[in-house]
Amino acid sequence: MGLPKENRLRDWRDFRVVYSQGIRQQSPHLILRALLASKLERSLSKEPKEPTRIGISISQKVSKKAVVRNRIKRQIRAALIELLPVISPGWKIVIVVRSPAVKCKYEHFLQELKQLLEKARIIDGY
RNA sequence: AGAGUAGGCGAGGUAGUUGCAGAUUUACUAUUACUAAGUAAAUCUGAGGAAAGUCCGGGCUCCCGAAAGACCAAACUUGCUGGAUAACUUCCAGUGCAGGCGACUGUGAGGAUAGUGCCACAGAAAAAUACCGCCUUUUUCAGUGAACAGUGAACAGUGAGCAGUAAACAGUGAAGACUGAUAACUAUUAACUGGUAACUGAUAAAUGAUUAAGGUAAGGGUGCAAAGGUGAUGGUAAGAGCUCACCAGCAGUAUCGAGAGGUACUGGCUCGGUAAACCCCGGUUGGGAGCAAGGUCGGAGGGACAAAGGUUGGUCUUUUUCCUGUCCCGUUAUUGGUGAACCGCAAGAGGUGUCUGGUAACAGGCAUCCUAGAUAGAUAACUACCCUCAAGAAAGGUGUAUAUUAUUAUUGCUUUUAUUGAGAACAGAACCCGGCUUACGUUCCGACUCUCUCU
RNA sequence: CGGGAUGUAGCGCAGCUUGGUAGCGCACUUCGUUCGGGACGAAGGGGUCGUGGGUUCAAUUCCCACCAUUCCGA
Repeated sequence: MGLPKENRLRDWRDFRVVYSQGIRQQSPHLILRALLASKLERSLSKEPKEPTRIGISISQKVSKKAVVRNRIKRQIRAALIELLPVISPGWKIVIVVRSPAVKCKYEHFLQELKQLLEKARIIDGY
């Protein structure tokens, strides 16, 4: 399952901005970086239509095998699709995978992502 | 049946749902309009044998202005022969060597007589030396003392005589036998002959130690390795391929082979190992960067003259339509954009089938097919059926052994039926090909070798 | 995509160039010293030299392949 196109973070410039200016939350297996990027644009245009865009970063240190890395990415993406309806718009999010995550299963990712997003107050209703 | 050797096929299939990427078509959005863009729908397509490691070789692109050549340098795991290939550290066929009973496997296979270096410890010595030993000559010393002469035990030979035994023969007896007698045999001995040990006399050589000069490489506990090896009642003062036989190596000749090499004969006897130590020889090679190359892309283009300069690690030669230089002609662009765009980018040393040539690698002909193209980076999840495997169960078939005993139980193999479980291992294209290397679960397919059993 | 470096005792490092004995510091064990501990002194143990092949009489060292870690450039 892939993320819808509008919810993907694809440009390396966005990644750089998120890394340098965004907030940061950690958990044993994942790191969350997020930035409410559209503040300026919203104040100017007053149309907060830009959707939240999410990117996943996983380095070769986690595993040298591309198959393993791709599987983790797919699992995280599937978890994000479940969480997408409750995530508030306008964010740029980068999820970094840490090396112990090789042994995790889908349910772990889902639970951990939920906790991280709550901590960062990105999920609606908190 | 068991144990092996080398190799091949394949990497579950079909259908459906959801999701993602690309291509084509249609519709819509937006726009003055086009291009480009976005959204939706339909159809089609969507990882591998290694896509991996990035260890080689190429294609492709740009830079060093281009092209050709000579010499030198540099680099190269380039190094038996022949062939294949666009090329190769690849492949095929062979040769030698090594391993295996064999099928078969491995092979970094030029030169150690061009030179330099190294060979620890041990050992006399690690590449041509001489410590010991052996031999010759020589200086000095020591004690023993052969031949020869004499004496001469012992021993050997001849052996009168004496003694013992005794055949033929003679006599007696019926006969066994007895008596007599000699040849012969046995023992012993005088004597004679030879002459040993020993003793006496006398002096050289040899012997031992030692001094000096040589000869020798047979032997010496070492060592991975010791000067070709083994044998010789050949040879020598002692020895030595000094000589002979066999074996190994080298050289030459003949012959077979396309060649590496094979075989046979002859010859003189023959200087360790290490070149994955430096090196020598032969061979090959413009250098660099790499699709993040590079292009669209920009100030374009044309002509004439000059012959000074500019080239690949260096020097040099030749050619030039390149650049720089001088002059002339002449074209124009300007909404923005040098990246978050597009092209490169998927028809290729392509795949499949078949025929021909070749032992083979491979080459050629014909037919047919088009089959991923992303860029924070797509292939995943689920369902159904089939197929395969595994497990235990039921029923049937069949073989063997054991127990019991008269056809029963246990057990092996196999078939069918339904049930349950699993379908995995290594692993994901990033410009493209050819190789190499490494990783890899199960099953299947034939080929070959050895051992055992039966016919 | 290209180019390097490293791997040796529990830890940090020598040794490899020029092949033959694996060593240093801390840590560990035992003994001494001290009322006891630390420090100090003495003695001792501990090594598939990353893995697998090859060259060599002999490999931590030379050559090749692989594995892991790590750095640099675009």
